[in-house]
Amino acid sequence: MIDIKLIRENAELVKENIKKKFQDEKLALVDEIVKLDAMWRKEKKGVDDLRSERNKISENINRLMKIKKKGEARSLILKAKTIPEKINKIEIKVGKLAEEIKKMMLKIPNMIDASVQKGKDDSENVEVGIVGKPKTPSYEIFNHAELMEGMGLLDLDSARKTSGTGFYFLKGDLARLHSAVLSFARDFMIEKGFEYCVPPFMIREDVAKGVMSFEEMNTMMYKIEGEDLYMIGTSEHSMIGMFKDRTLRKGEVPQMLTSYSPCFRKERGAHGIEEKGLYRVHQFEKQEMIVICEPEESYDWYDKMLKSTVKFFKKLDVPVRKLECCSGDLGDLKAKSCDVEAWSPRQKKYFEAGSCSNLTDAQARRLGIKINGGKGNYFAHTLNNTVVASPRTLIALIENNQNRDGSINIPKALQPYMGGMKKIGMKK
RNA sequence: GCCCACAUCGCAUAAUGGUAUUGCACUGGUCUUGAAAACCAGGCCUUUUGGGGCAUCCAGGUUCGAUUCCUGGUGUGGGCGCCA
Repeated sequence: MIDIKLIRENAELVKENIKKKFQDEKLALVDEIVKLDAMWRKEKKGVDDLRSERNKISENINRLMKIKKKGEARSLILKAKTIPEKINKIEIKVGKLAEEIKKMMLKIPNMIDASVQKGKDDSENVEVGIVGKPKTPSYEIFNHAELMEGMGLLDLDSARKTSGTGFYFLKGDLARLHSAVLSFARDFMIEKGFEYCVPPFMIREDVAKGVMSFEEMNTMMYKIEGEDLYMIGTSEHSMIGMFKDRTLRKGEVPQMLTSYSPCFRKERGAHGIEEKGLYRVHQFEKQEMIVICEPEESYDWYDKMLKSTVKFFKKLDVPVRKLECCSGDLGDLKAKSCDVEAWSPRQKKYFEAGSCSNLTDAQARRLGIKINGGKGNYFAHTLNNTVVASPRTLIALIENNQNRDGSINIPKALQPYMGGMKKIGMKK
């Protein structure tokens, strides 16, 4: 959500931002908000004036009662009796207007950063750097799912039986590798000074609405039947929610937290859920990082966070590229975002492995996350970034570290988490 | 699942129908070479910048007026039950 004052003072700027995102259908919303907002302010003034009048009379009644002039008080009470009804009438109007305005405001996208490239959709995202050398071995790289099923380390058939497509059983060394990746990611972030957290894996609706856009909620979130609870799509949801309605003191920012959680996603409307394998699944596990900071520091944090993930993948011997989201592909709450993509030597292209975003004050406004300033409080900025998500990262490991015989080299960094093991399996 | 109690600015606390008190902390400002002390200020909305309104967990109700009374909900603590 953006500041309504921005629309009052500079509606054109907000419209330009909407155009950059190719959401022209929302332009009319801005005009509508301007109109309703003017009406709301006028009505609110009316109600406030009535209240003011009532309060003054009430105070007089109080004074008269104290000096026992009951007769005079009684006549004032009669006079005051007529006011609440008038207040009520206008109040209903004011409430309705405010609600309508808020509903519309939630649809207005966050102001994107000046550095974000204008573009219509993901085909226009911008490559901003490659780290590591993408390998293309002369021998055939096996598909991760077939290879692992062949080794008895992955069971998709049974998972289809218990839970359906998009689920999996990881087994033996592959399951262990999955845990190793996450454990290494956890320690990697702790070393960088982040505080490790394990958050609730379910959240209430008000929190969900605060951290994500309506669209996301619809396409991503599983709801628990009969309860006010949703399964989280990422620990970012509960971790940012943790700060709901909190005013942080200067000494409490920046908040640098790294969290582990399973992530649940419906992936409604997404391609590839039918694709065999671990790429797009309904349930995965992720080590995440979030930062809540002073507004003027959020882009520094954005850079730092992005660097962390890139460095992490370097330690896994997986080449990556950074792909900046263009304006049209950017989520409505995000001011800037960059995907970290891992190299696939089999498909000879990069695939999404993580995503770093600066949401500026969009989530903070929805949730009421503020910083205590000297004169008035102000909204904090929130950021989130993937350290690593598994099993998707396992695909990268299986492909990039695959030997001619189908065995997988375990990166040095992960070996301590695998009981010193240096290699996984041989193809049968 | 049942019963009881409680919910006031970061912490603590007062007002029991008369317009939210006090202390500590924190932040900003004044003063200062600098700091401490002292003093002033502190949330949200609106404003013609004088003000005005709102805010005691949430939503309603009674009232001229609700922190206080009533109804419903949420949360927290404790007791019982259930499960491990």
